[in-house]
Amino acid sequence: MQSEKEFLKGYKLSDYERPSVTADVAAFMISPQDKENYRRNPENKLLLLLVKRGGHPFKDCWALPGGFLQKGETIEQCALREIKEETNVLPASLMPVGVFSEPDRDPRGWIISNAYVSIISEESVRQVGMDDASDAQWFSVSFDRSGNGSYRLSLEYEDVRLCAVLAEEKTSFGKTAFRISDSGGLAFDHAAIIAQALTALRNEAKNFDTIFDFLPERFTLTALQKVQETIMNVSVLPANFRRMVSSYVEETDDYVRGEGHRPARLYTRKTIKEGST
Amino acid sequence: MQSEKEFLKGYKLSDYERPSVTADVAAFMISPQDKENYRRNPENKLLLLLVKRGGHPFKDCWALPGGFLQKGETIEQCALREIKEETNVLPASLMPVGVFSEPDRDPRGWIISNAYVSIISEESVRQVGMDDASDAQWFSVSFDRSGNGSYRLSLEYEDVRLCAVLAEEKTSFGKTAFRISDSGGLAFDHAAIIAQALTALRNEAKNFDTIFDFLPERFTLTALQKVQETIMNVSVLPANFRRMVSSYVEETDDYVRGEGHRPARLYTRKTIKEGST
DNA sequence: CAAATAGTGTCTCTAAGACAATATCAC
DNA sequence: GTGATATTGTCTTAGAGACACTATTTG
Repeated sequence: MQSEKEFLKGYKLSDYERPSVTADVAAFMISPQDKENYRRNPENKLLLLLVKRGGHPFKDCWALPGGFLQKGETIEQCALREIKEETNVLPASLMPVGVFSEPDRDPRGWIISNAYVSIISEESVRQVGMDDASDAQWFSVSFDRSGNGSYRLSLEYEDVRLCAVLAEEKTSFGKTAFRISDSGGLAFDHAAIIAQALTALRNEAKNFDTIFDFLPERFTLTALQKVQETIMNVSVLPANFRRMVSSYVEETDDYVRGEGHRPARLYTRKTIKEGST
Repeated sequence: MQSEKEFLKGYKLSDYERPSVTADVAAFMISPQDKENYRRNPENKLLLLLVKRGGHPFKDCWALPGGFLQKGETIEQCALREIKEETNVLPASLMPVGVFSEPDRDPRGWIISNAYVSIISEESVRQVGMDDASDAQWFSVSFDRSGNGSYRLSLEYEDVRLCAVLAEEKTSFGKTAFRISDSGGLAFDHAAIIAQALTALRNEAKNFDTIFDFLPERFTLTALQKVQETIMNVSVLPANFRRMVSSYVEETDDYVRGEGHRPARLYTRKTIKEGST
């Protein structure tokens, strides 16, 4: 009879072929656009970080930032590390989106991707600055259904415009996945990963545990509302938004002045959640 | 300048060490218990499939069914294959729960686990029969918070009783993970995987895309309600449950008779979902 | 004052919860 | 009839949506 120690001493994992494992991250940011008018509030845009591939395969195509899982780290640590390498910013949050393991999804061989959504605050990006000549750039995102279970994903950065088309696929538990009809020039199956990530982000933006991460510590309620509206592509009346968010925020005594209209009170996120008996 | 084809010809993935990848599945079933009384409806129990490990490590411990990802299959196919091998039943549904990749989670080496929840209907298990001497058995599940962010997971099958203790850990996006305080004799980190799986299942059971998979094609509304109550551990008044589920089901003309009380109409799941303009 | 946003009060409507009442069967 | 579940109807209540109104600032 063999003991567990003896067994492990003689154990070899290498009999089977193993896949390479990567983490790919859809890092989102919300950025205010230029004001149309001195007293008007700025519009927001949802931005997604893409990286221009320097080598084969898909050379010169844009792709999600990501990289191979290294020994000694978890897949979440890998995802955070990759984002840090590209942006110099540590994301506020990370959420798994799915595992993409179609055997032929990568022409280099057997590589499975763990996809994540990550939220980065505009403030933190502005602090470290952004290299305009870098291979990593923030693309503005639009993602809408174009009828008949078909979706159109558009990504734009300066004069680069990527436009992918995806088909909706129902899976169990009422969830949906996406099949690529036209990759729009995105590398690998990243168009499908982005679609999945956006769907997950929109679902999460409904509840108030997610949207704070786009903003700095202190924010106005209107700014918070615009974040939610930008992500979900729906609008709420300000009065109703304020009522809904009221239990998640705390007043400060400070205001934002000098905007050409009534100053807005700054709020912070309420740390202690109600409902615990 | 190298073309992509030339590049791929000379490309080798084997420079980096790669992890082994497994799929582990928390397969749930709901089974009616013996009636207390000839005219009373049976109580339900939530059951989880566990497998007794035949070899090291964790020899003779109980573990989730699972196995290594094989070349040419997706991780979902791997999960379904493993369940099929243990139960002879193809699950009705499969939902990702998370990726467990702590470097030291498996004493055999670098092995990361993709966890899934799967629902198996009691009917399908009854049809193929169940080998009582098999190494795979259905354990009844209870999972409750024992105050102070601590959870107790109890699994029972005949005279086997596994009792794990877990601590809640908040992650971003308002999600929770679990850290094992006491594995209760379960193999690897499977206590944490089961806790995560149960949390995901309970969350999903709220909406009516999930619970039908526990039942046969035709079912009574009371049976459907009991399924939801068994999973979520809360009760609803029958009148209100019927109203809530009414748009998801369709009447048949058949009834269940001979139960010592008023016959219950059989329903089927409504296939065409409302709300599409 | 004009233009714009900030913020409050309140009516309505809908969906969930509570509860009462009736229907139907096996024994 | 008795004991049990099946099924329907309706009152109440909490929360989201709509809308009207007031408050406050800069140019």
